[in-house]
Amino acid sequence: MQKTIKILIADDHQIIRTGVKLMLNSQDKISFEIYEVADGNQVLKTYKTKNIDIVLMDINMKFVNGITATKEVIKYDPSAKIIILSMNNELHIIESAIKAGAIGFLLKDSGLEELINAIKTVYFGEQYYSNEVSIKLLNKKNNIRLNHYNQKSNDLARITTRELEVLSLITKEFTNDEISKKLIISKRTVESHRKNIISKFGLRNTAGLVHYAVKNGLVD
Amino acid sequence: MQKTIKILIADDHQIIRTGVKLMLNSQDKISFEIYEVADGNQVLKTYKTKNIDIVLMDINMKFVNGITATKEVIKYDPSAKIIILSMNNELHIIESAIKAGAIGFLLKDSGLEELINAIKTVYFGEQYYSNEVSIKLLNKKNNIRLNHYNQKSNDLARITTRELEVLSLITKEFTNDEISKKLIISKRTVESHRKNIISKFGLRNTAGLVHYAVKNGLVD
DNA sequence: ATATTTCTAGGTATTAATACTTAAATCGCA
DNA sequence: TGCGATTTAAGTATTAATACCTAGAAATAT
Repeated sequence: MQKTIKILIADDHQIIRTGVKLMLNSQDKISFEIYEVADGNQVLKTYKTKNIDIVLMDINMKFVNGITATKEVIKYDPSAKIIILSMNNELHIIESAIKAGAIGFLLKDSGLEELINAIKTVYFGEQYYSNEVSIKLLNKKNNIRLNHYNQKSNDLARITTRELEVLSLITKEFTNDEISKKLIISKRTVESHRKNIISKFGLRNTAGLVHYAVKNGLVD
Repeated sequence: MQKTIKILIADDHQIIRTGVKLMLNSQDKISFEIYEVADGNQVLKTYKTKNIDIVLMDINMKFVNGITATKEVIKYDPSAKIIILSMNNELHIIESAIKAGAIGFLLKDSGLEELINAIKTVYFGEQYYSNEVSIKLLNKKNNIRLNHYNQKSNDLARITTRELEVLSLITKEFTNDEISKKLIISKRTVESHRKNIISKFGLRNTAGLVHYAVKNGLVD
């Protein structure tokens, strides 16, 4: 008997869910049993109850994003096979996803073949990254080797939890003063955080910061 | 003999193009001849040479966006049938699309049935808006009727060409002073524009403005 | 156990943005 | 041709953000 792979598609765009589903069913070598959820907050529940083999996860979902959902699933099952299906090829996102426990990463430009390839690969516990992603990761490694004496420039592009918290409030139109009251810290601390985030992404001001943050899925 | 509908899918995500293609081919009542382009700058050329019946157009594309591409096609063929396939349900985008000449508007949550429905409807020159869109437009009309004496609050959500120009530079991290030099106008004028945009979208500050602008596809 | 990162926060000064008002020149449509 | 919308711009004041700096406490990692 043929093996059936249980796939969970987590994406808030129905058109993508349907598209991916049809892509999977369009080839007859593997048979799939497909489940869908529209938000990250439903991923873990479905993963548990349906005994999912592979999760295809979008990054930008309305309530709980793909990175958070990935962390949740990995916490429950460290051997879970999660492939990120991202519209975004920023190194930062890729790193976050991998750190969260994702085993594969596909970009918007991936086609049917690559999707099937990725599924086959991760099914057996191997990693799969689409070409562009591999190149980015490779470049990063080379840079680290080249700039070993001056590693800062690379590591800077990692935002901390607290910084993300501040960033999120900035995009929600709160001022430093308001944020300080919300987080019960000094206004100067908030200023520090804002300054540090701006500088670690190589930006000039808050306008650029918000633009970068939205474009790279750091905030909703 | 069965009629074949020539469809052009304009979207920079291959996964969506493939998905939509499979969605269309998955039903056998209508036969489709499907063409794909990955950016708005290729739409008009393909429309002309392939004699396209219906364009399925994404809003956010890398170089030339869907609104601009729509305008180009409509200029060439005012009876062109363009359906916007948007990830975004902001009234502002919907209005721009309709103003540009789009005859249909589908949201991210549209499924296969609705897609087919929309195609059938616009093929015969009728308009098709997904439910959510219709409701938004209806609400807007009612508001206009209700607030006829005070129409400003509604019309405010329309950004002007110059304002968009300023907005774009703001998201690119330029200060009012730098923008004024670029556009060869007074810094005070730029301040006016910035202030007006913020107020017409009901926002508080530049951070919120940039967030809104990116989220609603006003800027790249 | 110690090194590193993260979170915290202050001083001092400058620059940028915002709030409120007013208004003229120009453009586009009816 | 005239009305409405857009683009332009300034006065005055206040608030917010940014640019430098330094640095201790707390949490994490090695």
